[in-house]
Amino acid sequence: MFTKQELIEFCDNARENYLAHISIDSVVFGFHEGQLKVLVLKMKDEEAWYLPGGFVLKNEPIEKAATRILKERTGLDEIFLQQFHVFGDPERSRPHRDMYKEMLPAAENWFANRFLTIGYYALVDFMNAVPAPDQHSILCAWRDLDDMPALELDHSIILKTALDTLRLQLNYQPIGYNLMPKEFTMPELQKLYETILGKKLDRRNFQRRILGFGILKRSEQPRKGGAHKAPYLYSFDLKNYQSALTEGLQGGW
Amino acid sequence: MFTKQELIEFCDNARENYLAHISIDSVVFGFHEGQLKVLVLKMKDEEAWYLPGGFVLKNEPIEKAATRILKERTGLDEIFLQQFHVFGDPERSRPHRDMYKEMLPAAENWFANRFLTIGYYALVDFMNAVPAPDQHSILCAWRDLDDMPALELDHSIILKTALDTLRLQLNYQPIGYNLMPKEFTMPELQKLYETILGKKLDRRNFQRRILGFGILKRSEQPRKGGAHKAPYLYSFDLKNYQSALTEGLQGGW
DNA sequence: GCGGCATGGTGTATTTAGAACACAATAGTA
DNA sequence: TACTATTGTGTTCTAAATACACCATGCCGC
Repeated sequence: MFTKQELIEFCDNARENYLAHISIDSVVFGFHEGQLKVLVLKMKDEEAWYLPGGFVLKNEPIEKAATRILKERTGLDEIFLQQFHVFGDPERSRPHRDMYKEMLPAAENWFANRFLTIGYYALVDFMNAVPAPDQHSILCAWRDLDDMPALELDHSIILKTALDTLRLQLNYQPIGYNLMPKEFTMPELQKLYETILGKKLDRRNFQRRILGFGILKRSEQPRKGGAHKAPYLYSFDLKNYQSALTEGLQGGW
Repeated sequence: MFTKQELIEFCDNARENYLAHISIDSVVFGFHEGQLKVLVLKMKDEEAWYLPGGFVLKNEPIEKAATRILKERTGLDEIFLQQFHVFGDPERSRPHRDMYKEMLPAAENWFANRFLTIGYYALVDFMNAVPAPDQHSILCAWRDLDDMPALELDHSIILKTALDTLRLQLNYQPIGYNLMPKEFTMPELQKLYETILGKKLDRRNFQRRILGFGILKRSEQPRKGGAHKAPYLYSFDLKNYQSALTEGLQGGW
């Protein structure tokens, strides 16, 4: 919660710099220890959780805005970002619109505005991301997908829509480059797919299919040290990966 | 082109009723005589073609806005509408932003604003649509997809993106209910698919696959009158069609 | 140091879906 | 009545997806 003084400053600043009525909210997926993670923020002074979001500068492309916001939240630059839906119900931000209505008249109150939010989902390297809270929040942290807190506004719907889109995307786009470390083993990559899809896949068939895409390079040296048989290490073949991204993998008709 | 007086009236009205910075542009597909058609508008006093579009009322859900705009342009109510992308480059509407800049200072000039546009595509029944021009245009008409005029702003990109999305959608959603008349023959439906995809399909395999979806009902009576063998008439089984829409058709993993 | 066991690599049958293709039925036409 | 264009239906062939089996490796406990 803002004090009145803080609120006035924030609103003045926002009105001057940001596009009215538009916000961006991002579902940031990470992957660690066999768990799909989502980045969430916790508000100051409230038991309220949000997806990371922000506003669009008056002269900024929306992709840039989404990138900038995530850079601030994660420290990461080269992020896989995908716009997936605009949420445009006039009542979707009602709680925010009413929040400060006693404190500041609507004309000056940035939050009293209706906001459409553009949903992006991001796939990021969990190990290199450094979650950083924003101005409104006290905590920015990863949560397991199957242990999410209740989210404010329509953010739970945004998360669900993002996940549905990601699962669909899996069918015709390669995914993993942004979620896996540089080198990884086949079982590790399989675990990522299983986690996103929420179901087990056959080890051998997975391997054949993913290798069939031609987007993986196998290293000479297997990973040593761990117990059991030493698995091969793989990395993505960037050139083929990129062309698979643009051209798609398979497809119906 | 507006006169100054018209412009002032339009801007006053727009500022009062519409959400700033947001517009909606729709790619309306129809199907007739084996041709995929797209609805376009031609401006008054200019050789300039646009996709149908409009603005969002201050308290209106964006889906409603898209529906309202298309109702005005086509007279149709129950339209299949699908949001597919937001176009948010700050320069995308530059020509409009500069158009009236001599006539009215930016603060009062609605067109001087930057606009994000939410892209929708629509599938409509060609025979029942009655194209009607809007306030700015002199003509609203169907054009063959392969005979499109150059479109203003980024509307050609919007059209291309819509078409790509539609083709992708074809793989996991049934399409046709909104584009075909109540009853139709199998070759007619196949022609629709071929036209959207831009390639020939095998008659027999198409039939098997589409019937396999279980979304068609075959009428008792074949179509009479035409030359050659009388084809069966089909109609969509709405119940199954709807569930196929929500649940998807097939899918990879 | 040797067998147990967990893990990872590779191969092979079986089933299913997709592509290619052939033939029969119908209705108008020469 | 033969011919032709069109539609309906079935069959074969091939590729992909699925299911399952076996071998290799490296640590562990004894």
